[in-house]
Amino acid sequence: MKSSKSNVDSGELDTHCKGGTGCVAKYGSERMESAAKRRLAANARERRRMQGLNTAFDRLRKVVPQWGQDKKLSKYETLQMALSYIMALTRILAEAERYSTEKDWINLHCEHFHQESYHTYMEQKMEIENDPYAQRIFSYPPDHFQITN
DNA sequence: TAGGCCATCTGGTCCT
DNA sequence: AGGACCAGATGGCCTA
Repeated sequence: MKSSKSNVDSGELDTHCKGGTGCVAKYGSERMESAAKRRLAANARERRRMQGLNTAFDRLRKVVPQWGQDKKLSKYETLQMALSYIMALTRILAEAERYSTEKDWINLHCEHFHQESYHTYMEQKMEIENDPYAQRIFSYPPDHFQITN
C-alpha cells in the first residue's frame, strides 16, 4: 500500500471533522453530512476498484515474459508486453498449423488441379509475408523471453 | 533535483 | 439514489 497520501478518509469519516463544532461549521446541514458520507464511501469504493485493477496487473505480470529483468514492469510496459506476447503466440500457432498441413493442402489441390485455389492461397501467403502488421506482430525478440511464473 | 511511476481524492457521466 | 467507471489533479517515493 502506498503511503498515507491524503488521509482525509482513512478510518474515520473525516479527520477534519471528528465531531463537534468543526463539523457543524463545515457541514452545516444534514444534507452536507450525507453528501460527505457519500463522498467518503465513493472514495473507499474507488480505492477498492483500483486495488482490484492492480491485482489484475500483478496477475498479468506473472504470466507475461520479463526478459529476466528484476525490475517490475510498469503498468504501461505490462500491457505492451502482454500485447506482444499474445501476438507472438498467435503467430506461432498459425505457423505451426500452416507447416503441419501445408503439404497435404497443396497435394490435395494439385491433385485436382484447382488452379484458382492454389493462386489464391499463394496470394494470401504473400500478403501475410508482406504485411507490415504481421511484421510488427512481435516487436520484442523472442529469445529474450523468460517465463517467470 | 528532475522525471517517472504510483496511490488517492474528486467531480463528472452513465447505467441500473 | 447509488454504484461503476473515468480522467484530471495532487503529492509521495524512487532512481539516475
